[in-house]
Formats: sequence, structure tokens, C-alpha cells
Amino acid sequence: MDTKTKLISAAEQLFDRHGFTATGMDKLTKAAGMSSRTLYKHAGSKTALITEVLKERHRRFQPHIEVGSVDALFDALEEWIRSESARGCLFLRAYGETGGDIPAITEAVLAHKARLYDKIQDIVAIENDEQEMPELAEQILILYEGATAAAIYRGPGAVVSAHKAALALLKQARS
Amino acid sequence: MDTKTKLISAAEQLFDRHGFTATGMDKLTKAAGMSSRTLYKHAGSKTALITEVLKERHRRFQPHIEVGSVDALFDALEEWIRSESARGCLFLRAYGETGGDIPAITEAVLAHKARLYDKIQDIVAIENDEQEMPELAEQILILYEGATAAAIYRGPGAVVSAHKAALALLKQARS
DNA sequence: AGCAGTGTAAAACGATCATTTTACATCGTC
DNA sequence: GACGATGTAAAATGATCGTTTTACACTGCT
Repeated sequence: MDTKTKLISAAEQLFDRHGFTATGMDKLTKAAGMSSRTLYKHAGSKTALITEVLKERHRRFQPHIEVGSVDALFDALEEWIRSESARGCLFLRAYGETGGDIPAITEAVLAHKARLYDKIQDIVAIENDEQEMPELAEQILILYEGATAAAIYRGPGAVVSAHKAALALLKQARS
Repeated sequence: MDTKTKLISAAEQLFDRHGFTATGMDKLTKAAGMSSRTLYKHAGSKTALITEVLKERHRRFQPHIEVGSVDALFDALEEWIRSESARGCLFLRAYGETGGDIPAITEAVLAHKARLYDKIQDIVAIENDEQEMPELAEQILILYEGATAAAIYRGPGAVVSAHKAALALLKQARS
């Protein structure tokens, strides 16, 4: 594992576990096993590091939304939440901690969410004879987002409930 | 408006706008129009201040869940988000920023969420001949949570979509 | 052999953090 | 008219923040 990969993954873990602002550079260097000089050579700044962590997170998350059905979408979410984290959406957390005041971060967050909505719209269209159904897509998105949030305090079962609700809405839209 | 009220409401605004950790005590004293000595006399510590802000937030939010129907629940949420904040759930944000490591804060968050779920379960029971329907209640909760989160980047329209989805699930459960 | 690249360890930077302290002003009340 | 409560302004506390710097070691290429 090269230096940068090690840095990004250590940072992702710490940010997810303790928050962005609360995680200091000393803890990052220690966790990544490198000097602060090396860290700054690769990351440039803390803001840039956060941005890169979000972009890497998006890359790693991508396969979980690259699916062909609503059923598979929630299966993938359940797997993610069971294995990765039940600490809420890291993108929205970054947005909240920075108040939307840091353009690079805000951009990464909004890009991720735009991509998520677009992908869900694609999936919904596949399930409905290629018809665009923007509101149904938004409702699936809301269930997806809500399951991620509710899983923090209700556990992975929230994803199962959201899953069933999504299938029910889909079925109803078809008839 | 007495000193403490002024402090709590200034703090709530700053925390909501800029995040908890990123909001320093100097900004709090300035916004609340008081010296740091007075602030500490009333709040005790930053952690205690955050906790009190959350409790006050819950008190102010309470009426929006003290309703008798799912329809009214989402109407109230829409009103809250349109007039108060579309920056996500302040409780979950506090939890995320502190990593769940500060007991007083974690407690306030979990108490709020437990109360929210219980209330939704009551409402769902009212709508279904006093039958307890835990999974439907969780699905409504997830739509509620998801609308709050999605409204950050999709605007208040997300609440409208969630509202319709909730009514659809309710209708389907009845038949 | 020499050089560019990549790394470490550790100190120093000025700023800002949460919190406490010192010194003083203004109250209403007994 | 003294007193306790409640406030202010401002400096000081020591810790920690993100970032830069200094000085040095190891590597692989040419």
C-alpha cells in the first residue's frame, strides 16, 4: 500500500469515527504512520485531504449504486451499512461540519448526491419500461437517505424496512 | 429575553449554521452579547451548552410531532424545514461530530430519537384502529428522517415527496 | 559517484481553542 | 447605605490547532 493510499484510508476511518473538525493532524499522522511533512506533501492541506477522502469514498461506494433494480440497490446498501459504517452519510456530515462554507467540500458532496439521484432515476426507469418517474425516484432516494440516517440509532434493520417500503411504492406505481 | 435564553438561542443558531466544533466560544459570546464569564456561569462548559441547546431544540420541536395523523406529521415537518432550517437533523449532526463519545450529548440525541419513534408509532396506531404496527412506523420514521436529510440538497420539495409516500404506505397497509 | 526523490524526526510558527481569573460596574433589596 | 447577585471588559492560562521549517537518512536511477 503506497503512502497516499494509506493516508486516505486512515483519514477516512478517523473522520468517520470522530468527525472532521475533531480529528487533528497529529492523530492523522500517527494513524497513517507518517511524518507531517510527508502528509502535507501528499495532501496539501486538511481541506484538500477531506476533499480527497470524500472523492475516494465516492469511488468505493459507487459499485453499491451501480445496480439494475431497486431490490439490488437496497441489498447493496444493507451490505455497506453492515460492513462499513452505521454512522450516517459521511458526505452530509462533512457538509454539516463545514456549514457549506468550503467550496471544494460542498462541491464533492453535491456531486455525490446528484450522482446518487441520477442513478436512482435510471434504476426506477428500468423498472418502469424506461419511463422517467422523477417523484418516485425522489421517494426511493428519501428511503435510501432515511435508512442511512435511521440505521445510526436503529441498526441495520432500518435498511430492511426501507427496502420493503421501496418495493411497495414501486409495486403501487406500476399498477 | 433573559440571559440564558439569549445564550441558548444564539448558540443554537451558530451550531446549526457552522457546526458544533467549528463554533468557538468567542463567536458564541459575541453572538449572545455577553462576556465569557457570564457564559460560563450559565452554561458551565461547551459540552453542557451543546447538551442544553439540544434539549431546548427538542422542546421547540416537540409540537411538530404532537399530532394526530401522518398527514399532519408531514405538514408540520414541511413547515419546520421551510421556516427553521434545511441543514439536516441537528441531533444526528451533534452525534456525528462527537463520534458518540460524549455521554450527555449521546443521551440527548438518543432520547430525542426514541421519542420521535414512539410518537410515530402512536400516530400509526391511531390511523389503524389502535393496532401497533412497528414496521410501518419505522418506515414512516425513515421517510421522515430521509426527507430531513434530502431537503438539504433537494429543498423542501423532498418533504412533499416523502409526505405522499407515507400516505401511500399507510393506505396500502390498511387494505 | 552523484543526484533527485521520498521519506523521517522534531522543533517552531502564530493562531485559536476552552476555560479561569482579575478588577470593576450596576442593580434591586433589606 | 451596605450587600449579594448579576453583569462587563480584558488579560492570562496551558493546550492544541493547522502548517512550515530545519536537518538528516535511505532509495533507485544514470
